[in-house]
Amino acid sequence: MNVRSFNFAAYYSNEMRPRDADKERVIKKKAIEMIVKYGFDGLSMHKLAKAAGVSPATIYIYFKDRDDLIIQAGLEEELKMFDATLKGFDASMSFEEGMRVQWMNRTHYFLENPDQMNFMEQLKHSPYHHEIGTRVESNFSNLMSQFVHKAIDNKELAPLPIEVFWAISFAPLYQLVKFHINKKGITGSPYVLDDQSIHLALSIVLKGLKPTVQ
Amino acid sequence: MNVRSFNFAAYYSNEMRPRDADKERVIKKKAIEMIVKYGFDGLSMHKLAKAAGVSPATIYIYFKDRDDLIIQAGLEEELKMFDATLKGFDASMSFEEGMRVQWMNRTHYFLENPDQMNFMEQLKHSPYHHEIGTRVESNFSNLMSQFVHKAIDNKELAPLPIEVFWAISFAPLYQLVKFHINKKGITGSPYVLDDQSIHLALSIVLKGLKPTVQ
DNA sequence: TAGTAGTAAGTGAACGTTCGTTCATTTAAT
DNA sequence: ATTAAATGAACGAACGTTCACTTACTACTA
Repeated sequence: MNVRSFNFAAYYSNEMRPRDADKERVIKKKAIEMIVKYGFDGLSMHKLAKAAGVSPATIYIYFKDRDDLIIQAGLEEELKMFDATLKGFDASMSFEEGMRVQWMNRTHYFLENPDQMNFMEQLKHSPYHHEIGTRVESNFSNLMSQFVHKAIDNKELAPLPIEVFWAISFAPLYQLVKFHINKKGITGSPYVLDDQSIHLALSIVLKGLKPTVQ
Repeated sequence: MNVRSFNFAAYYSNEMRPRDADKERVIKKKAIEMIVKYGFDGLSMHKLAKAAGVSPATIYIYFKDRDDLIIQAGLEEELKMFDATLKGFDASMSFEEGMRVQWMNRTHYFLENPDQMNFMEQLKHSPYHHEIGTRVESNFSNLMSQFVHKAIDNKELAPLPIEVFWAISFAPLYQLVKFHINKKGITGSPYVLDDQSIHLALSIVLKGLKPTVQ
């Protein structure tokens, strides 16, 4: 019996033992911790079961198989990340204000959830990337498209393909946070990200993106 | 018998059968292909041996163990990448010219070697990252430091920490190439990187980095 | 209210497979 | 003759997954 043959009729007539709501959460969380610490190689179902305090068989009540577990964890984290990113954001904001909100939201979320970020980055660069792909992103990228096109129309932003915009706007932020999480800069020396650097980087990005006055 | 107990005395007196110079190359290459296609999970020594056309035991003549193989492959690719990046580059170049050379070198190398780039990106976001770390980078980052500090002194570049410089200068390029290699942009729609986008992105980055005239 | 039937949650042990690695031996060089 | 390269078979361990079974919860009966 697994998640795909869940008996909804029985569930709604209350004729079954309910699931422990915490178990799925704990399993996903421990899986992420193991992947971050030891890589995808290091995620074994036996070890995960032990870490989560359940039987190996229990994991298969909540997830179809190992791949499903990884993908479900990825989808959930992606959703959480988008939520955090868009807190207080509105596509109708001025370009500069909207950018500032998103930079700060992302920065704080990543710094407070380094395991989650690390996991997502591993996922993004693995063959699982294709599986997760565009299931969640549509809402998000629609909102971003709106925001970008409005900014271009208002001459707050130079006209450019959305991918170029994205790469220039957010890739530097991700890179800085990665330096911080790895505790190492390019030279290999210790690195700690501070607010000043974040603001400096953002202002440089904004300057680059501002349309040239004719 | 493995690489660590290699008999140099016997070797230089020509009393031993020489290694097949191609084998190590083929093993590394196939390993990279497997990792890119199936992730670190998907790299098994049996399958790798079959793919490389050798016995599993042969791999252990050239590499201490699986981790050593992965790390050696990573180190070699890192070296190759730096070589390609610095072709025609000189720390004494003007800032703009130096940046342009590096952008073009990197772009072309990545586009011509997508497997290698993908492998390095997986490595960078895995626990192996720490193992490779700063063994190769010192030459490279010294050169970059020179280049950056000279540019700041010459007022070609706004003063900023080297990590902020790096993040703004090169993270966007990496992101654009990743979109291209994945054949998908942010929206999930097909994406092909063209020269125009590369030049546009570089010019925006350079504009952002230029010091504000007082 | 106490007891029972019915359901799925939850489990530990076991399954067959595949893993990374090694060993005993053969092959191909000098 | 000497050396290491190269191998196929074999090792124990660990893998992902399943099975037979027990536990705990709910609904219903009386």
